[in-house]
Amino acid sequence: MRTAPLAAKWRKLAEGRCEKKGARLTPARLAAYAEMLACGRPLSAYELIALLERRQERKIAPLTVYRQLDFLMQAGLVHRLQSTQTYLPCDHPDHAHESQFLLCSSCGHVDEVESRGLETLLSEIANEHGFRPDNAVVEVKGLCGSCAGGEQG
Amino acid sequence: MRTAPLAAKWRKLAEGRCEKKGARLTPARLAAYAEMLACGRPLSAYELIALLERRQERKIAPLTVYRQLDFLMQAGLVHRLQSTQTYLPCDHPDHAHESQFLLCSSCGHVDEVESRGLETLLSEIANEHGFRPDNAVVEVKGLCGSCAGGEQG
DNA sequence: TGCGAAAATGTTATAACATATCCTTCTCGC
DNA sequence: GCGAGAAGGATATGTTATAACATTTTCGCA
Repeated sequence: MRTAPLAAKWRKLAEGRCEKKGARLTPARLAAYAEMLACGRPLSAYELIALLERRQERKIAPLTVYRQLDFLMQAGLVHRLQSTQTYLPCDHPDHAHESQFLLCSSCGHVDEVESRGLETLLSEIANEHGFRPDNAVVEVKGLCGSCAGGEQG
Repeated sequence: MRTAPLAAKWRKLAEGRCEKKGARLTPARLAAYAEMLACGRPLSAYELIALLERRQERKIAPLTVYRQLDFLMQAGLVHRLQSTQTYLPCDHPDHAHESQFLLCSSCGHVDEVESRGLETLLSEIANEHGFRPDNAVVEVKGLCGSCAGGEQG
């Protein structure tokens, strides 16, 4: 299967993750992952379909790609951005974690950050309300350094 | 126009908000707001359409309701939950604020909370990354007190 | 009161995102 | 190779959201 270039680092990561879970990293799944990494920005499911169709020179049904995305998310290799309904390869995939995202409204760049302090604070807030948290969506919109640079205010 | 019952408190709030902005609180907009308050849980846009159609005994186009939702969100009377693509009347509408949400996966209840500490921390995190934040989506999934009660772990 | 501008609403169509159902193919242990 | 279960494919449909354009309502103002 024709696949986007994929650095050994990411391939090994994906293989390791899947092996640990007894999950099968098939060529189609790897191809989807490689395409997302090659793109370098969040993709909608339908953008990913288009890229894969171009690369593989054939039609791909939405469901196929949604299944691949689900698989990659289960494996912790991909995140879904709720506020834009797009998907992004995980940028800190060397350990299990919750992530937070900084989304630039201007250039579309997304920075994946990680803050134990924030996770702790969210837990405390939940506890104060008698709520047992499972997972938290944290997505901050604004301007990234490059896009904000030069402006004031 | 036939409208869901609407406590004076909410009506006055909505009128005040709109007056302050020079925005027109039309019967249709008020009807949408009243319907959401009467329902007591987050609604998808299409659920809201169905409720309004039933109440008013006529067809309503999606765009009509989306426009009303946009208006109510601009006015700070309604929030959109990004992670479920639903809409919820604001529960602390007496002042401008960012909100955070606790969504119960079991019963669907949503608790709107407010934490200055969290907002501050998010700003700090953004600053550390040279990011200028505009607004933050914070939605925590888990179990509310009632649904978690009685279980352990 | 009637006119014009701007806001709001209505109509129709379509785009974008996601899942259901059912069937075929592939993989892997035996 | 054979059977069980996972993965993938085909077709259809459900759900969420917007585009383009016409009509109606509101409201200041002469």
